[in-house]
Amino acid sequence: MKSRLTIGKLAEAASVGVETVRFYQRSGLLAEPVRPFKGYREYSQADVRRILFIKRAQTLGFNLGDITGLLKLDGPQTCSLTHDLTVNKLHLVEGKITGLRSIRRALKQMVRQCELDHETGTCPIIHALVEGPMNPRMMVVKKTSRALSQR
Amino acid sequence: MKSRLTIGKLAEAASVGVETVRFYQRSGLLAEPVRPFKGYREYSQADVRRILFIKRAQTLGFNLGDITGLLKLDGPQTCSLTHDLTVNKLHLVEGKITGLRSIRRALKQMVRQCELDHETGTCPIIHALVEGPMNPRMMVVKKTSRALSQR
DNA sequence: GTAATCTCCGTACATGAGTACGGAGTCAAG
DNA sequence: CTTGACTCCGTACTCATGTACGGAGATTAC
Repeated sequence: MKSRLTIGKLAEAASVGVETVRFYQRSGLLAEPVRPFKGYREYSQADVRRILFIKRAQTLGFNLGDITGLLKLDGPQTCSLTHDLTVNKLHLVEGKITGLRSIRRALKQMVRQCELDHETGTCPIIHALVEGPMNPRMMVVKKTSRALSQR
Repeated sequence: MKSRLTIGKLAEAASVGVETVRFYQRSGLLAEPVRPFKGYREYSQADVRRILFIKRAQTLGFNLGDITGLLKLDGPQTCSLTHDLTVNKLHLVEGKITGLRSIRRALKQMVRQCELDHETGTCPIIHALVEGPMNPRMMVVKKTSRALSQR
């Protein structure tokens, strides 16, 4: 059951536009597929999964450069390189989780406050974020991520 | 010690460019400050914190529209509106955390695999993400977030 | 067999988030 | 009081991430 897909079917299966698939190809996120027939591209289920991965990772705050990096981790390759890249990404992700947790805490507090006490004060979110743990770290993370995506 | 800042000092304190501050003002993320002297803008430490908040939230995957929403939660206002907005944001954040955790799990697995076994197979990340829990949810989240940022 | 649909391609347009430019006024240090 | 840094403003440019367009050929459905 290894279905062969045209670009249109692939796009539909992954809930993106045909143009997006072509764009990902131009950008190197998707390998140029075989074209066994009149120049028409032919895809597999693996390509569907790859696009789903890209879209999902995007909603988590990775840009296409980051995602290129993540995707490079797939497949067999020099282990130490993989290891280093992975550890880097891991730190990035840990940082994001921590940050989101601190936002979540603040939001929950807002909700409770709102439900108990119908006088509202000022928001704990800004404090949670700006003065929370690992405050200066996050600023650098973006740079790091950019630097990583360069190459 | 409530220091008054020029736009340049503010920008420096928040590690952004002067143009970015002006841009945030145009975009309504920062209120138009007082201009007590020859039309020169004058800022406070609160503005520094606000910009730091914006930059931090961005690294966590919120766009400026989302952040406008988050910032609206600050200060006193109609409680039921605040409550609904907050609960919405909370769900968004929960989803992001879940997604990031599943990436983290996969990354950790990569690292272990890499350290133990020097033959590398294929990457668990794509599977973790595409077949992980709440797979279809994330796709919608972005839409929701956009819809929210519209107003 | 013809009309609708799909694919090809390159190029152009759109949107979000800044960044840079350029000329004019202002301020602060030497 | 001049020189260099800072500020003002509007406009234009950049970069990332797609989207849309338009004409030509291929395929599929009726």
